[in-house]
Amino acid sequence: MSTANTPPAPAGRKRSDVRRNEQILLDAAAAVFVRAGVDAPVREIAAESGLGMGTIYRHFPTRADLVVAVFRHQVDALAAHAAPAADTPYEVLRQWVHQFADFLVTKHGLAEAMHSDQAGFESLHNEFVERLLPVLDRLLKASASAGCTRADVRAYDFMLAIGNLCIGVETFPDYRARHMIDLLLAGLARTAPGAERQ
Amino acid sequence: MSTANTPPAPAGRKRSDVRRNEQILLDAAAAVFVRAGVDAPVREIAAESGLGMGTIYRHFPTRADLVVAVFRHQVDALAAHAAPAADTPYEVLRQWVHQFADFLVTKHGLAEAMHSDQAGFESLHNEFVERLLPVLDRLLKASASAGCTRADVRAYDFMLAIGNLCIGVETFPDYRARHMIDLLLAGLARTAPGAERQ
DNA sequence: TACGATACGGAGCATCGCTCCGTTTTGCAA
DNA sequence: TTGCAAAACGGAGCGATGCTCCGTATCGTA
Repeated sequence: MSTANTPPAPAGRKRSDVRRNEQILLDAAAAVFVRAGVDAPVREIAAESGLGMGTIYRHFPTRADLVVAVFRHQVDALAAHAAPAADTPYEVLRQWVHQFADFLVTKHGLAEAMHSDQAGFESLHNEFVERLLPVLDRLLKASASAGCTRADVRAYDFMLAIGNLCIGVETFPDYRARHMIDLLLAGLARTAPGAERQ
Repeated sequence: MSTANTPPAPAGRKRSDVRRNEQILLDAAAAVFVRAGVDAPVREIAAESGLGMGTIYRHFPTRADLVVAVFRHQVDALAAHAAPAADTPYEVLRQWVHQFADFLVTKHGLAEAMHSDQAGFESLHNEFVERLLPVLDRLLKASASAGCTRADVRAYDFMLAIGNLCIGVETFPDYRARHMIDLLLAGLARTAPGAERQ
């Protein structure tokens, strides 16, 4: 639905400057995002790239689209998820979740942006949901089927929760997102038949 | 440290218009926050109140300070927390956490603002930490002492986590923050001596 | 009632995301 | 090689927002 450029006639027919500039923009944006976070002003990316604002917005209709494009490869890697060697489905799930969290935390402001209500940022949210939700859903179901974890947790809720827990790691240095994610994972694990929380 | 107005000479010595306008501003802001969320432009609050921008900023140096002032009463209520009749310390904790979450969710955008990295919004974060952290810490320790919950979770992390989990309830209607908070609480409950997660 | 201290009001500044349109570049065809 | 139309570029400019500044109005006291 989103990218309809690959099917008809591959990227070759685009004007050479277009192709060149797109790469320049992606590189510049990546550099700026590392330096100043994903909230960096578009003007700064324009300056870094040496191109004009108009060019940026012709290539990426919205700032969020640029963010999506820059991180596409890493999202792909998470989505691909060559199932690692782990003992239990729960452990597989746990490792993937931490990879996801690491990804979000590493990119300054990505977690915040993903849940932003700012207009235009739905595309970022959608990208994550479309690409990663199926993977997480599969891992969750596998773990639940194996009896490792509860089956009453929706992948969508869980994914947003993980993302949310990553918010603020940079703003509040004392906040340990990792611990809280582990806590959430612990809550997911099927508890022994204790009496509490019916 | 924050409010040094009550100790020396109570509010009586302020000019009458100052007192009147402060109340007008608080009422107007409260109305606007309900209608348009805590992200509403300051100009809108000025319009609602019939006062000028300058007046707002003289009373509340920053938008965040206005937000803090508007919700002070409700934060006080949470901080007071007349311990309810509940069976276990864990249940007491659980109820308080849900009250806190309800508070955040009810005020449009409050959770987001609380973790915003926007300049000036630290005061909001600080207000929450100063007022509510002691309460939560007490509840956590009580529950842990009673053997209901793990003792290795810091109140600060937990509070930010709860707040974070509330983010997005309005932007993403399908997201069930309540469930995820319950999941976090479940993770807090002392798990039976199973082998997983050493 | 007069006057100094205090508070008010809103135009204005800087910073955003994003648009619009005159100018430049590109690639095909004569 | 050169002409030319389609396509892409660039950056001034728009509207919105948080916040400041200072001339003007108000308050309370002598």
